[in-house]
Amino acid sequence: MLSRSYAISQPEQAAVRHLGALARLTETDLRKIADAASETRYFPARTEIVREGAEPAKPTLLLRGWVAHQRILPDGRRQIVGFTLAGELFGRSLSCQDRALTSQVALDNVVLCTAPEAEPGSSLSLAYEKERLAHRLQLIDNVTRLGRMDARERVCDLLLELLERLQRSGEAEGNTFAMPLTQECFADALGLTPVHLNRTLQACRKSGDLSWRSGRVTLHDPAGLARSLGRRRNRLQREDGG
Amino acid sequence: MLSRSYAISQPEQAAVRHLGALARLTETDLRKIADAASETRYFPARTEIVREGAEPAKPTLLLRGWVAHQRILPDGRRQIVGFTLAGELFGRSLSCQDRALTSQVALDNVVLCTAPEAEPGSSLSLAYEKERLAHRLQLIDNVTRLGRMDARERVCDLLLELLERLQRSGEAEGNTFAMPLTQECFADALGLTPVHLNRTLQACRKSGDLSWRSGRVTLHDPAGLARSLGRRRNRLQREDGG
DNA sequence: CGGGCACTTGATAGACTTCAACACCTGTGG
DNA sequence: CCACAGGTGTTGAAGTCTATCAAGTGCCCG
Repeated sequence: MLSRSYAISQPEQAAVRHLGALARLTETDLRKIADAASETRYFPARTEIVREGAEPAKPTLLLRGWVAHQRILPDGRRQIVGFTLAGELFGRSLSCQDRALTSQVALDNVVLCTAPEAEPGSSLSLAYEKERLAHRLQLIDNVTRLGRMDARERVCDLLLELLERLQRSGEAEGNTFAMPLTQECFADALGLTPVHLNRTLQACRKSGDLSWRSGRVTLHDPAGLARSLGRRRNRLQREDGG
Repeated sequence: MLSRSYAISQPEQAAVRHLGALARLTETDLRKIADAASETRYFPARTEIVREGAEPAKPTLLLRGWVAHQRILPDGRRQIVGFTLAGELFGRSLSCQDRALTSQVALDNVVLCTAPEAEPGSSLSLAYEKERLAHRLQLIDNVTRLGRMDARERVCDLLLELLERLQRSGEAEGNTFAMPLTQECFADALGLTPVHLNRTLQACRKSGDLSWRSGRVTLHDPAGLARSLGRRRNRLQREDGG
């Protein structure tokens, strides 16, 4: 439990939950986040927030909505490299980075703010570092997914990842979560055609792995799926039992 | 030109060239590298240096040989997530990381040493940061490769990446470099079957894209290939004209 | 009511995999 | 010196998975 209670209307709620799951935030950290969240920017769905090769985004906290990080090939093929979900960070540039490695696109109506600076050694700084690690882990998972899994496995594996992350931010209800992606976007993240993704989803529904109706996804046996796909438990959550 | 000359026998040569291409190293940096390289460890080919989930490697400088970073799925499928080449770093753990995200395997007979500490703000530290950025870029490239390219494109794209990196470390001769990987390994990095990779390689040879004979690869038109594959020029090299 | 977008379906083509066998090279031991 | 074994690369045939093309449905919104 957090030491302060947050009404559901507070824009930083997801961020506080998410970062709080990674490290035990202090009052100072909470205040910093709330301060940062008082100056928000909005991007409507399908807007490009940062274009690949342009000046990279400053460290940014995503308060609401989903952001996709994508590459476009010369002939128009698109690959979505990863997502940032409400409550998570993106655009933490390395100091020597002068060009964004991917385009960042709002999938939803998106609300974001500048990420608060973290004192070296603070809990917030630890949370940021765990977040960076999580991001690296997601990239590695994505490579194995695309390289060595078939369509059904890719679908389940990515949905599992999304569920885990949304649970960490308190944005899931049990094994169900709101899915703002079109099948086309989801296909571009999985390296599949929309048509084939559609058929694969139907097969998954029929076999009882998942439901996906009206923008809500339910995984019926996340633990079983995770085991069969060889997904390791992530070790990011803080272990202080608080 | 470096201000000191290095005989070819010096084990840190590739590392000095590689890091020196990223930042203008000072005498102090060079000395640190040479000191670190005086205490080496050896791993024969096909040895596991670090196992996934075990204690992660300390920051390590690879002096000779190639290392693969891989994942194994429950049924034995293998995906090679990336490579570390002679002169490059790996295992730079984030402070909160208690388990390695991938297994690290020696592909070659490998020589490595502990990476020297870099003073914050030093050139060496800048080189490390650029290296981290390069690593992230490689992961993103790998995702697009596996997600949206066909077999021929994957082969050419990965070979281009390897050529670029080896040129940075002075380990390539023009557009030719020594390729210690078996086709099986290469296939596991590209998400293909060895059989299909073999046929694809033959097609590439026939179409004049490359030669691959007795462990040496030549790309006949790297610039043209890069253009057609949409590979961006990397902006990592230092720009001080030194 | 009509238009646009996402989703769905069918038929066909193509890419990649699988299985199996064979060739080649290298090192080893008789 | 030859025989042999094991690993790597090569080839063929058949099968599976995924892409492509094209058309149709349903839904939301103006």
